[in-house]
This record gives sequence, C-alpha cells and structure tokens, in this order.
Amino acid sequence: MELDDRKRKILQAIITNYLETGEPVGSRTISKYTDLNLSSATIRNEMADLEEMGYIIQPHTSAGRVPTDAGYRLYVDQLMLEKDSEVEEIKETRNALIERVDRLEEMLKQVAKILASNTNYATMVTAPHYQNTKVKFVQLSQVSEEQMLAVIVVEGNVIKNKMMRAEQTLTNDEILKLNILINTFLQGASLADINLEMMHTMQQQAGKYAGVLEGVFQGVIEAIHEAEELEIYTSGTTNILKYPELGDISKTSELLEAFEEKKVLTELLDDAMSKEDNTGIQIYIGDESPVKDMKDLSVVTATYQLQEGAKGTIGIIGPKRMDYKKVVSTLKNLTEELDLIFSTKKE
Amino acid sequence: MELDDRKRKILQAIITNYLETGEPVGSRTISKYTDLNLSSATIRNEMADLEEMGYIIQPHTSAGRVPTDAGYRLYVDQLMLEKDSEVEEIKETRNALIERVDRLEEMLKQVAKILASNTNYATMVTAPHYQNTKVKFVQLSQVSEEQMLAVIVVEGNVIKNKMMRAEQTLTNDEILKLNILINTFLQGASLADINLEMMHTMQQQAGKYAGVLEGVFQGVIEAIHEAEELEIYTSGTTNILKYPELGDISKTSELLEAFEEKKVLTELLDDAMSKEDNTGIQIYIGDESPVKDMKDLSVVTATYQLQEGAKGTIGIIGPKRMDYKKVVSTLKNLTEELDLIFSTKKE
DNA sequence: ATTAGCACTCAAACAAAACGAGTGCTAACA
DNA sequence: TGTTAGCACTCGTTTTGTTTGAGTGCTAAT
Repeated sequence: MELDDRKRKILQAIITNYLETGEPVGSRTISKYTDLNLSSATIRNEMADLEEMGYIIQPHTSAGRVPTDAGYRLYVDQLMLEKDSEVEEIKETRNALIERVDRLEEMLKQVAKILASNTNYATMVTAPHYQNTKVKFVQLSQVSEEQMLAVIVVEGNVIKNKMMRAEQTLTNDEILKLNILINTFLQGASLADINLEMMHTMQQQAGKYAGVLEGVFQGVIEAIHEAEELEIYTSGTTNILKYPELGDISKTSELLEAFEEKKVLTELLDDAMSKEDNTGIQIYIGDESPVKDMKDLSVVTATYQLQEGAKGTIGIIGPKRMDYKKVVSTLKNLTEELDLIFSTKKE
Repeated sequence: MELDDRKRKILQAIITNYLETGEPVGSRTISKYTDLNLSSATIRNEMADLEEMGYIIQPHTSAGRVPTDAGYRLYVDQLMLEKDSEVEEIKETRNALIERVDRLEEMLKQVAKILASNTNYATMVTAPHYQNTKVKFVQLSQVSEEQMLAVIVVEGNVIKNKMMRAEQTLTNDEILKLNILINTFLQGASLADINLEMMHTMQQQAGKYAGVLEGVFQGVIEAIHEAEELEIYTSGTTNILKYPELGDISKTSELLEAFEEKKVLTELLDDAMSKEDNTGIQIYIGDESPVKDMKDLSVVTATYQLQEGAKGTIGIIGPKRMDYKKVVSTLKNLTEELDLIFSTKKE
C-alpha cells in the first residue's frame, strides 16, 4: 500500500493533535481539525490503512488512534518542518549564561538547568572530553614541611592536584631540578607513553627523591583519566514524573535512580556521539534508545564543539509525545550558541 | 490526665507496631501483641485517653490509631531505647569507604550512597566547612607561553586552580620572586585581611608584573569562598517515592525538585548545626523541620568532626514512620567511623 | 477497675448499570 | 470509483448501589 499525500497529511494531523492533547485522536476530530474537508468516515478508512501500515495504533477497540514508534519516526524524519521561532527566548538564555561563566563545570550545570526549566523535560549535559589526552605541564611544590603538592595540567586544561606526605624536606633548588626532570619526560606524554620503562628511567635519574615520583605518576594517571571521563550533569529529572502516560511509578522511579546513577546515561551518550550525522542532532524514539528503561521515552541529543575538536553532548529526555519541533530547534540554537561562546572565549 | 506507665507501654506498642506495618493499629492487635494481658476493651479506653492527650489520632472514625507528631516525639525522646546491634554491617561500610578514599569529595559521595542503599531512605552529606579560612600556600607558574597558573591552597586543603592568560613571558627567576612576594603577604591571610591596602602594597612591589596579581587575588578569594561554601551531596532521593503515605505525587515531586536544587537543604542543615546537642544527633519530626515541604517527613541529622574543628553533617530523610532506632544507631556509628578516619588520616 | 457484648460507623472492595466516544461495515450517492 | 450518511457494536470509564469487616464507643455485668 502506498503512503500517498493525503495519508501523510492525515498522519501528520493525528500526531500533531496527539502531541498537544495526549489523548487518542478519533476520526471526527481530524475531519474538523484539518482543511482537507473530508468526512469522518473517509478519515476512518484512511486511518485503518495507516494502522495496517504500522504508523498508528488503537490502545483498545473503541478508542482513537495513537502514533506508534514508527509513526513518530516518520514524523520527525519527514513530516515535521523546522520551527525557527522563539529565538528571543534563547537569546535570554545566552545572556544568562555568559554572565556566569567562570568555570566550565558551573556553566554546564547552568546550561542543563536553564534548558530543563525552559522545556520542562529532563536534561543532561556532558563536558567535552578528549581522547588520548596529553600532559601539558607538571609542577611540584612544597606546601609545608610535611606536605608536597603536585599540580598536573593536561589537555583541555583539566587540572589535578595531588597532595602528598613529604618524606623529606627539599630545598628550592632540589625541587627545581625535580620539576625539570619531570617535565622533560612527561610533557606531551599520553597514557600509553607512561610505561614502566619510562618510570624506571626517571626514578634512576631522581636518585634519592625517587619516592616523590610515585605520587606524581599516580596523579598524572588520575588526571588523564579524569579528563577522559565522561562527566554528566543532569537537571529537571523530576519532570519525568509529570508525564503520567509512563504508567506505574515503580518504573519511573527506577528510571530516576538510573539518572542519579548516571552510568546508563554514559552508554546513551556514547551511542549518540558515534552515530552522529551532519546536523549533530540525534533522536531516539522509544525502543530505539540503547537504554532499555527508556522504552517509553524519547531522547533528543545534540553535539557541540569545543575549539580543539573536543566534543560534548546535550540531551533532552521526555515522553515520546514531546514537542519535537521545539526541542530540536532549541537544541540547535543552543549548540550554536555554545560553539560561539567557546570559539570566542579562548582561554 | 497523667501518662502512667501502662499508657506509656500501650503507646510504645502502638508506635512500634505502626512502624512495622504502616497500618493504623487497633485495640485488638495491642491486646494480643503486648504482654500486658488486657482485653481490647480496656485498651480502647486507654487509647481514647491517649488520643485526648494528643499522642495518637484516628485517620477516620472506624479505623485504628496512628501516632501524631507529638507521639513520635515522645517515642524518640523517651520510649525508644538504643539498638546497638548491626555493627557488623557498618564495619563493612567502613572498609568499603577506606578503600576508595582518594578525594574528600568522592568519599563523601560514597558515604551518602552507601548510607542510602543501607537504609533505603534519602540521604545527604555535607563536606566539613570552615569559617575564617586562611590561605596556606600559593604557587604561581608558567604553563605555556600564553598561560599562567595560580594554585591556591587554603585551610582544609581545598585547592583552587586559576588559569590566566599571560601577558608577558616570565623567566623562572622572576616567577620565583613573585612567588616569594605573594606568599609573604598572603600566607595565613583570611578574607578580612585581603583588603585594598594590602593589594596596593603588593602591586607596587610587583612593579611591572602587577597585572598578574589581579588574577591571583581573584583566585584566592574564590578559593576561600569555595572552602567556606556548604557543599551538599545527596543520594537515594528517589527512595522518597517508595513511601506512598506521602500521598499525591505532585507534592513528592516538588520535594524531589527541592532536593535537586539543594538550597533548602542548606537551610535545614544550618539549623541542625546550630541546635546541636551533646550527642550530635538531631531529629526533626514533620512540622518541626524548618523546611515546610517536609511536613510529612522526618529528618535525622548527625554531626561529624574533622580534625581541625571543622564540622560536617550527615542527614537522613524518610517518612515519619521511619525506623528511628536503626537510623540513630547507624548514624552514630557512622559519625564515629568518620571521626576516626579523619583523625588517623591526617593528610 | 476490667471485660463481654452490642449497636454503630465508615472505608474499601465488589458488582451492576449507564454512558459515550469511537469504530467497522453497508448501502446510497455523485 | 471515491465519498459519505447511517447504524449496530465494542469496550473503557463513570456512576451508583451493595456488601463486608475492622474498629469504635458505650453500657451493663463481673
């Protein structure tokens, strides 16, 4: 059976209406709602076809129709046309953002929060993360008689502080020498470079201060891991409770726990990053999501760029019946803003 | 009317039973449950008295009795005797903890999480925070040609990294001198000490490198603020959903939002810190809590000590019908453990 | 002072009935 | 041949009524 233009229009009308009301939509509604001027009976025939084709379904015999996952998919792929309004709202967002940018972390938390309160969905944002991170700089210093501090800076300006118990007090001169030694070897090194051999060589050259290096190595490795780790900030998670179509609370609360845990989100975002297409927008409808707990939800993700090629992701999680148009355009605008902020604000 | 011994016993029986079952408890149950050997009729009379005194209440005419806030209060103050069992469980916790201690922050998150999964209530933990924090150590260094890094360590080993754009490249010697200057002035300084005068004096002495100091000052102030800020970690917040007695979801979800926001929690914990008694345990039942959204919940908080006199708080939030005995003893044990860990592990 | 007994209350559980939105199908129509 | 009016039918939802039973307060007997 062919999906002709009329069927398309009807399907679109059904989905649009359902997105608004959340109620199954009947033939009579469509008959009046659209400008097709068709009677409800005709619509009914078409609806029967659409159901056969798998785009809509009846929750029970005498109810209206509701879109299936396939229906939503067709909608977001073909039927939904972009909505470029509401740019003002985003402008505001931008200002709110720029004001508070002091640390990347704080800023991303803000992004998640603002987005959540704007859309009324749950949101998540990841910090941009790198691969094969290299050490930029290491600084060892004596804080007090018993304490030494190693500061490690890696690509992406992730900074790791490693506080160590000092076994002996070093003179400034000795520290200087150690610092030179450390930086000679470690600058530009990635995790793969820091092997046992390198460590041995360095410890030999350090002589009686070899002990201090232990802590440094440990710190460097931790720093790299931290930089490569996918840190996720969430907000508005409780918005999920607002969609009663998700049925029983127990499932929803499981989902909330998953959010708190954040591990499953990593999975989802990794997937999104890998599948990324030209627009940077990814939509998961129901079962399409790699996270099985989300089979009754939809997820929309967008990728933003940090200057050095590092990428981060923003995601919105809501009911399948979400305002895809708005969400997509909001995300597009937001990622553009972020790209802009990051490219100008080279720190 | 007097609260004689028999009434006490009956009240205790009612509350104990209610804590277990969550159902209103009737006279017949008590008649069999206790070893008082009284008929249900007698119990009924006593219950009528207890109701008049305000310790219990009937949800509706033909139902059993349920404790009021006053009833719970009497229970936790007088009727409940400590339960010193289940120490093994906590021992485990301690081991799990010690293994993972690498950063204070991580550790406290762990504490919150473990506590939540042990008790099935929502938990919160604050990092110990200081007042009048002093600068311990500042280290300025050149990361690359365009970037300088100021590392600021303040009391409590809170470390702040301030990355700055470098306007000119400095020699090692110049940096050394600047570091000496900075530390001469700033070491041991608290927020109050760092005034315009001090800043001017320092900038004069720094000569053409005065610009660099701007960033340092800023970093120092941020570091102190960060150290004094009350950071709160929560876990198991979704456990709140498991207690249907809280009635409608809308209220519960408001509460969850409050948790996400964390501001209200600050209020609560501040209150707990100020009211603290000799045991360090505080119990808020329903309306006693300063947070109005929590009127259907109880909160138990405990204070722990960090070596230098800095204090942090652990809190458990659950339904009024919570296992107070277990919660209190768990918290006591846990704070003792923490005190221990912190006092031995002087870093 | 305690208890047995009894009439009474009321939420909860269950059952039956009424409702109504929406369907599929058929037959008539343009 | 596509469209539409009409109608019988389905089935979830809502309403209304009925039963049940846990629990009470009161009274009178012990």
